[in-house]
Amino acid sequence: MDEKKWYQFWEESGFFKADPTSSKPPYGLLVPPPNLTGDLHLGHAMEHSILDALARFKRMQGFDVLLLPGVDHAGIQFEATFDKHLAKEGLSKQKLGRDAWLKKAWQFKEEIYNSVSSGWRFMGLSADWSREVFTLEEKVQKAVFEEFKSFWEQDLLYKGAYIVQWCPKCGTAIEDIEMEYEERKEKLYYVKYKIDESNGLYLTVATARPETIFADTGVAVYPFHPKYKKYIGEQAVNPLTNASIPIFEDERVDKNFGSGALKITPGHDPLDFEIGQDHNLPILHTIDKNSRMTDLAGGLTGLKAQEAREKAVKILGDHIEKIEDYIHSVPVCERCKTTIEPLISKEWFVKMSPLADKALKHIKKINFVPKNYLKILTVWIKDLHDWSISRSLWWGHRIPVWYCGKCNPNHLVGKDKDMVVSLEEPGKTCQTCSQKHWVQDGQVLDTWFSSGIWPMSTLDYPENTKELQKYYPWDFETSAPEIKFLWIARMIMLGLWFQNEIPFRNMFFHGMLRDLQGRKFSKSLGNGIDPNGLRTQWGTDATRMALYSYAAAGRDGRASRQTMDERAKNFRNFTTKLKNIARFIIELKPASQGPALRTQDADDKWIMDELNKTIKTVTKNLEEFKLHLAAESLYEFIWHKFADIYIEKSKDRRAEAQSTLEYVFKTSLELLHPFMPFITEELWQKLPHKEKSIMVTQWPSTKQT
RNA sequence: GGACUCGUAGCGCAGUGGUAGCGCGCCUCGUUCACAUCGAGGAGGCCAGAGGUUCAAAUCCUCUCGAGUCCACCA
Repeated sequence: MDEKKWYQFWEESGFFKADPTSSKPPYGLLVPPPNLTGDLHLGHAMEHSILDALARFKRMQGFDVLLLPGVDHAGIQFEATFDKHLAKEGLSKQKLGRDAWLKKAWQFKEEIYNSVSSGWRFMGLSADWSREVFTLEEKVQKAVFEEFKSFWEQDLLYKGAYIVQWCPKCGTAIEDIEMEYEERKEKLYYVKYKIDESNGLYLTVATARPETIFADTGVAVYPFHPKYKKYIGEQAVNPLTNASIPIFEDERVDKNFGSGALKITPGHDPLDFEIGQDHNLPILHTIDKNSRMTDLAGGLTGLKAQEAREKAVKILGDHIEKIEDYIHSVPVCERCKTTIEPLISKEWFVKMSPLADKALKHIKKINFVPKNYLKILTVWIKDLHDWSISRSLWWGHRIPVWYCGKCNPNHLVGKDKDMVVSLEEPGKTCQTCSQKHWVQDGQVLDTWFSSGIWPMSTLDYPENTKELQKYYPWDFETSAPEIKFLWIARMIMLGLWFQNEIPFRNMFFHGMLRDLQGRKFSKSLGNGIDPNGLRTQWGTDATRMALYSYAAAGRDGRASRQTMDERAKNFRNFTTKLKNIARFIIELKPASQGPALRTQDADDKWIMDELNKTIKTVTKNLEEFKLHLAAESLYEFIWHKFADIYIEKSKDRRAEAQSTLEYVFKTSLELLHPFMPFITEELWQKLPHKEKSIMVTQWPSTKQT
């Protein structure tokens, strides 16, 4: 069978295209844009198969379907992938510079894109390619600018030096949700801090990071500490720098940990930063953005923080009271697994509480599948902190802010003075110096800042096009649970904020496909399964069916190439079965045909009843996004009822049964088309038909018998 | 420390109140009339365990054990 031929036939016939001017009711499905960091994997194949089945189903039901495809630039992840690729050629960001680097990055993007794009077509995705969007293209740029500008005007944006989670390898701040934790066996050091102007008095703090003591600017103890209460208000001596630092009480210190006293390093720990703010402590830096010691560290300057730890312990010498083994979880970058270094950096933030409040009021309008995700997302949004949106990367939407290089060399944020919010270089002059020395903010926006408005930017927001009016809110969105906060929650908040309406009516979380040990598929483990391999061996239709059997909402699946082969093989056999049924009914047609449909024969009545039941089941299950059940009931009906029983029995009264055979088979193909688009088209075309394609034929309805 | 999900035949999974299912694998038989990429038949599960609700529980509730995921400022 020539799948390519049918795909071309559909595409050239314009069947994939949505028509905003049509009077048909709209049904919009938004393809989650895959990251342009590599070929499509099995999870994508499943996700896209789900979307395509629903799109084809809704089209046949008479909706004006928009299945909108697109790809994501995936800022941090793309840069990591691309930099690795460059390293192989002996190149780097430093060697190339921003412009040359960006040029090469676009070429690299194009290569990956081609593979993704052809992968989609191979799988039979019936998307409206004329509306395809890339998150860095001009149209999205305008939407992102509008988003940024609105936030600015609504006073929801601020820039400042705050403690952030810094990935030294990626060279950028990341968000809490972009980190994961690794359990490590380290040491817990109990360090004595002398009390100033006293003889031999001291208090002890416990720390896992003695190298940060250089930047300690205070010691906090929990309220009413039996031993240390008396020192409150005194000064302690920083054991590494000899600086005097205040001792004070704070309820955030855990009574049951260590000695009950906590060294405060506002420059290198989020909690310490908070406590430091409340007690007006100065902020010092002893570790820089490359994870090396600053000159605050005296003789240890320039050392990697990790190496500095042991040396610091040596210098501390007698100040170390005891050392314990200590197992704790250390934050690492989700992308590159580098240990995160909390430090102070100037970043942009969005105030989220007004957005969160609005989202919480309306989130119940979204039908989450499975239902428990409503609670999961609600809880997360309730407890939301401000969104750090700037990334020190090159691949992304440049922050649309220009500073006067002359009056505002430190890129400070004011209002309409020596800075301007603008996509292009401002034409006007600086209000302070009346000259033009505009310099753009060097950072780019978090990837999710653009994908968060994906439901709108794909429909030409901020222009109020007929597309935006017709297809927003989307009817169906799907995703892996992995990015429920990063992406789904953001789309909900941003959609409500800017469009005053939920972004999608149905939110379907599919499960994650994992290997047989339950591990995620990853390049480093080499446990991935190439959907193309399955497709080539068993055919696209069979591969899709195998994937639908894993498509129960919210259920993870375990798979290996072998288990996928087992399932796909079954459906390849099913494809063969369909071909043989067609041969029997069409090619080996009796010379004379009996009466038209619905004789009074008991067998005919039985199969028609069974068909009606199947129509009901399949339709209902598709409406409820239970694709695995819909596919299963069709398989059961066609193979074990229609073929095994009805066709067998029909051989005794072939001519009389012919009409029923044709009718049941044709209807079955139509029901099966959303799942197995290619073989159903191929066989349907051989049966008597009116419409040009099974794709545009009407979805079967039950018939009276 | 919180929240959530799962534990069903050798393996991969469905079934969420009414006699235990699917695929692969396994066993027996069968190539003449669509199909051996097949057909007919079969073996294999006290649905993790214990208790409870109910006329009725794999399905609802409680607890225990086991597997996993997510969230949290573990100094």
